[in-house]
Amino acid sequence: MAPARKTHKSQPPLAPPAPPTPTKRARKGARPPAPEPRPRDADRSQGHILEAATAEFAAHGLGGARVDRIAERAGVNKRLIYYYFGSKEDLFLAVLERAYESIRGEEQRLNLTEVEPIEAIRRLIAFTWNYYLAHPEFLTLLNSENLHRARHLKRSTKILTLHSPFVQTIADVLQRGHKAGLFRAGVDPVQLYISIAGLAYFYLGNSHTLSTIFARDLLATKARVERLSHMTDLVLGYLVRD
Amino acid sequence: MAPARKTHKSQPPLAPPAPPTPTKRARKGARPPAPEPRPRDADRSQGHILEAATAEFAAHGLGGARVDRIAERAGVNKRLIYYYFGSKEDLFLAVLERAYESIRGEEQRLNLTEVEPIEAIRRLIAFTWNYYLAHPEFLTLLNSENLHRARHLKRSTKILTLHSPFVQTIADVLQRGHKAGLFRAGVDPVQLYISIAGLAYFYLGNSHTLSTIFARDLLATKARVERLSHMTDLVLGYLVRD
Amino acid sequence: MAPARKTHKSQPPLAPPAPPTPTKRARKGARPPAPEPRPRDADRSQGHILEAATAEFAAHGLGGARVDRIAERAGVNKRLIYYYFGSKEDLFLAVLERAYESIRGEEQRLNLTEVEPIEAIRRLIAFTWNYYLAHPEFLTLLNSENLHRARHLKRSTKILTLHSPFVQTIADVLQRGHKAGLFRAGVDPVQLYISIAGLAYFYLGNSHTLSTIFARDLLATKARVERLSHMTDLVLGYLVRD
Amino acid sequence: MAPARKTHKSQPPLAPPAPPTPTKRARKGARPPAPEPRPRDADRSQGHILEAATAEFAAHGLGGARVDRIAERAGVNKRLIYYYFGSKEDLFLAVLERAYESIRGEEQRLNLTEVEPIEAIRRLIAFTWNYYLAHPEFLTLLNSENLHRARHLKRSTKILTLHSPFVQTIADVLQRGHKAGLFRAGVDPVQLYISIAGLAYFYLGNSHTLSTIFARDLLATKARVERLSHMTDLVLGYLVRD
DNA sequence: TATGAATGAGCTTTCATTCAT
DNA sequence: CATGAATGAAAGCTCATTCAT
Repeated sequence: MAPARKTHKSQPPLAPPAPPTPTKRARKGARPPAPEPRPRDADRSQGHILEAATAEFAAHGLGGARVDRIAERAGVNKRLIYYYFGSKEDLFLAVLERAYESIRGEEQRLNLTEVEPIEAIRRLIAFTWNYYLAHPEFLTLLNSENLHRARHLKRSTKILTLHSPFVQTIADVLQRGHKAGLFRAGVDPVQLYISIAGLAYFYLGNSHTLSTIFARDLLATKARVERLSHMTDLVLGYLVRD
Repeated sequence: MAPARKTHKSQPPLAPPAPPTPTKRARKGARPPAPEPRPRDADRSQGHILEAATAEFAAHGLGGARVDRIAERAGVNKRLIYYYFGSKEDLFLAVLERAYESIRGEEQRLNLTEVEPIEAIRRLIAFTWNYYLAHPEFLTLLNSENLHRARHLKRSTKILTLHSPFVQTIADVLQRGHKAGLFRAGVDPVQLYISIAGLAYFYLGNSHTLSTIFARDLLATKARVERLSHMTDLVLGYLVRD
Repeated sequence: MAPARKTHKSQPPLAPPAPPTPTKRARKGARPPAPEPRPRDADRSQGHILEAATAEFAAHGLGGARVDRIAERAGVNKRLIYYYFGSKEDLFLAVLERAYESIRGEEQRLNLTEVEPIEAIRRLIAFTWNYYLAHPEFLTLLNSENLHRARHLKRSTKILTLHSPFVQTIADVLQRGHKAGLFRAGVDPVQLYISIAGLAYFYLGNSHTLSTIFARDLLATKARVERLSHMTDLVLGYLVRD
Repeated sequence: MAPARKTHKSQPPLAPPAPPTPTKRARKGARPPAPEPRPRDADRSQGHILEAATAEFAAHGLGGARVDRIAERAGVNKRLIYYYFGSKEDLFLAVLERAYESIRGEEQRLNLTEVEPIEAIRRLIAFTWNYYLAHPEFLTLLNSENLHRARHLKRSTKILTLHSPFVQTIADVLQRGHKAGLFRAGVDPVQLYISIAGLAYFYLGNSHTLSTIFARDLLATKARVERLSHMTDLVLGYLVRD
């Protein structure tokens, strides 16, 4: 009734984002007489909005993002965005939460607790690197949120429950490594994760300015390979006791 | 006539703009012996504007920054900003350049080439960490500029000349360290610098979101001390050959 | 097919709208013995809507009222309001008519024709005062309608039939009073009623501004008692011949 | 610099609104070479805005008023309204204050303290009646403000100082009348003024609905004359002791 | 009878920028 | 060197109303 500030009920958290149900265009082939993708599909509309909003916020930041453009990209009426998300800021939070859910979800599927410690660290570094490469929007979203001093995230409830198992996983790897006489003692999992993320984040997130000031294309294939290798050396060089 | 319409492209900031073609008031007859035109008010105003703009851009990003607020903070008329800097974007570039000049300038004063290699690396890490701590605006400015894909910086000429000696300095340290049998071989100075910066940058620049998701105050005194120590261990653990 | 498109002109409120031509669901085959279609929910819904609308229009005026809020307060779907009343403006008229019916109805129950003239006038004044006190929404509704130059009321048919007996009653009282040598001659019942109403209406309807500009709480108990007494003195002082 | 919420410095309070200086159109005849009505006249713009806003608020209420229309009527850019008045609500307050200043100013010029008591009361009644007749917008503005529970007026500082001398004047008349053995004792000036105002206010402010429900044109010349006479009889009939 | 989804038009407000002196 | 007045374009958001079931 009242313009619902409802929680967007779409995706089950942590579950991989349901592959977008094939669009009209996608199965234009032999269409059964079926009731067909109703334009009045709340979940679908919300999904489109989130998708479009993610792109827009990533490209322009919170301040620079335009609700008009989001509506256009999502193929919905602008009003609908407010109907479902209440305000631009609330939409931004929804986008953030979805982004975190996505990365933490994929990380969980790395099964770090089930592989040998050194390999686990390698995997984590490589995954982080590749995820940032494949999802540059994630970096920009975080930047925006930090510019706003985590104002939105602080209102989120689901964000905490998302991270404590993740930290637990890393702690487990470190402990196993230490017990096996491989890793140095007393490494804080949060500290280590921040380092791994930072090594990738700064390089990729600031590649434009860095490439400019150092007059060198940091995103060239060779440079990328070297960077991953450098990061791995750095972290393992620190972690592994010989 | 308003002060000669600028090209809207960047003009050397800080250098006084070419004196506007004499105004009506200025050319009424023969000019008197000149009462020593209020000395250097121009420079003062420009300084205030840059100061205020830095704060504003850092606090709100390029898109969120308000020319009105900059004028207010600087204590000058809004029109003056346009008089000196041409446009909001040009002002942003001026701010960026000043920020880079500042950090690179201080770095130069570390005299890294004159101290023993390991100590030089320690100093560089500590300096980077402390500079970012003391100048959080620097991080935000870089984020903004990267959001805009270094659009402004790419137009800058002075930026390149600022960085090549800096890279040279690090290369020199690494080489001396290697020759002394201390450091591993084949370390790329740019790669290493990016790692050092990244370790500090991500932690500090994203402290709001990180503190939120990990439910832990990353800026507490103890946490800060630990971080610097962790960073140093990490880098030297990698660099130093035993 | 949506429920037959209404003319958008007023329809008798409270009377159930002509049952919409049977819907798809309704005509699937032979209708079963009819499970006694939820008895009079329609009336209940309409009542709730009118109630809610009265409060909303009174609180915010016609322009400031929100159909959303009315639906929420009434606990019905917004669409239902349109189903029953056609438009916001038609709903407003329905509210107005109900309000007039209410006050005129209560007045009628005063039995002014059956009491002694002076007492009748006293009763009318006291009733008017108390009714306005108990029904502040009535005042606001009238204000709104006058702002709109009685645009809605002019379309109403039932409004005239409501008032002519009322005027008749007052005329009767005045005549009896005059015949009894109590009241002055030639008093216009409409004129007198407007005066009585005006004395109460202005005081109560404008109590907020009046209390503010005269720095005095006009709604305090004592003030209210004094006002009623003052009004009575005023009217009888004028009416009664000694 | 910052969008000034400055006090609108235009009219000297209580002085009659300076007759709008003839517009360009008005004297298109023989125009002297003069410096001409500069379009950049802050006071003039503010005056136009207030004028236009008064009309718009009176016609549509606060909620129904459109800033767009005000700008159009005032012949200024919409943005200028915000530049000078900050917000629609602040503009509304400015309009209200001006309206009160106007009526209280004219009342003061009645010199009620200098005429014989009965004549003073007659004058006050006639003035009130005629002012409301000539300024129907005043009634509507008050209605609007009461709908909003005097929210704006309560923020006003100048409103109190405007009314205390006015009450003083009426008190003086009543006292003189009583001392002269003309008026009854113990009449509260505020109470009396509210009655006088109410008698006129309700009749004129609600003339649309009243004319409709009583099927009679209350604004016809004859009706108006009768009303003023009725009001005077009513008040003096109460006040005067014989 | 009833409802959730959706929208076009328009609202107040903001902003970078320019005009005139 | 400096400024108050002014603006066009667009932003976020709201609203009465309609669609589809």
